[in-house]
Amino acid sequence: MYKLLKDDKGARRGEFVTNRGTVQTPAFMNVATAGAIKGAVSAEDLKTLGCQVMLSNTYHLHVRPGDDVIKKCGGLHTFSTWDGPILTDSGGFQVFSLASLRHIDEEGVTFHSHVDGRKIFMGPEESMQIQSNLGSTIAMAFDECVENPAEYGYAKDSCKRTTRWLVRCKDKIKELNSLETTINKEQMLFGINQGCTYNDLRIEHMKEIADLDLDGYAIGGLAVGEETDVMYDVIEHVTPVMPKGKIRYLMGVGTPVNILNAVQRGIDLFDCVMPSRNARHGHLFTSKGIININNNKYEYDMTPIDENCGCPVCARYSKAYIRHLLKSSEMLSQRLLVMHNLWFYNHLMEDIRKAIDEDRFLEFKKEKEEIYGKRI
RNA sequence: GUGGAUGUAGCUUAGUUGGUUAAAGCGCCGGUUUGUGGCACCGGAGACCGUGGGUUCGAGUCCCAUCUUCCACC
Repeated sequence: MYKLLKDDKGARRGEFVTNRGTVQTPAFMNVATAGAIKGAVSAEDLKTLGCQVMLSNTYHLHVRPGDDVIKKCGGLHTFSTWDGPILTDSGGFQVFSLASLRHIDEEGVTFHSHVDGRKIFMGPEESMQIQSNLGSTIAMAFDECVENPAEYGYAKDSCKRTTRWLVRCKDKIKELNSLETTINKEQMLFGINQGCTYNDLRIEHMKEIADLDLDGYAIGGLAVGEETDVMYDVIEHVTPVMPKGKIRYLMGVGTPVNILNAVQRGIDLFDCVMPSRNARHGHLFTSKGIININNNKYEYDMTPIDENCGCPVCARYSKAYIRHLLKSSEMLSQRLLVMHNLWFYNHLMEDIRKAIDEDRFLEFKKEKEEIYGKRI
């Protein structure tokens, strides 16, 4: 259940209540695709880093180890030891990212496993069954994520199909939640808005799915090839027709600047691989801008990644040492780098919440977006 | 001392019967990364081919000398 606490010129401050605890929004979900944050960051670490929600992936966990394994091991919470809310992505994004390995029809999608090549069929019912087996707190609807730019006709047909799939998802999850053997009988379902870059399709689709009265609504299919301004424009057109009393999730976005702009347009929830993936490649977010710790200029730099950062990495380690670890391919480098960036994102969200609480979000945004987009 | 091998980018090597700006991997430098098929990907700098002569229109490639390193034999 979502409670809107405050609206600061469009930016929303809220609480999202789940059976695994209450999420303060706006929030950033930390991506643990295969049930773990890449870079040797543990569930314990996530608590330290200020993570509120962990995100995992249906497709990946189905392929390996298998959702049956996870169910028999007590569900993803028990399995991973993360006891906070878990959102599972439905596999819809893999319809996009594994495009060369799949075939789509009305029933669903046939993938060739990226692990061993075997055929995997996933439709709305299969995705819901897997997510139910995982026992996540929030299940995402099985949708089709289309690459931009897309033809209007294709975007429209895809949208319609995503709606039909959503109805099937809703029916299936209701059935699964009523079963005695189900791990989380209160599993929630979020619907996903599609429509590529066509605002009329976006609005029409959003209205359609709003009628289904789901636990939350996501905007999907953005940051998949279109210009940033186009993405902002789509968000601006869709949020006014999203239910005010439901949580709003912008899937897969984004940079700190993207997040500031989306919050301003009324988004509550985010996830992105950027802080973790970029960290592993040495690209770090700091209070003064973006740095690449691979750069030669840090060879002798004994200062922390960010002098204004309260993270456990900045409390102890220098840029020179971390750079050395990264250059030497030491595993520790990945851990330290990812921990720093996740802390940055989680605390960016905390700062955003505070700014909204204090009615100064716009000033906060204006000040920060200049700095956070800058490379130093 | 004699005979044989070796010498090409910071490192390890490829360079065809001599033929335009000498190639690759690693390393180095810079960049990319948006519901993770990513210890990935893209780009760049860097070598007067041990040195000195010679043959030739033309030499990393052939010849001579010299030096380096290695091996074998005395």
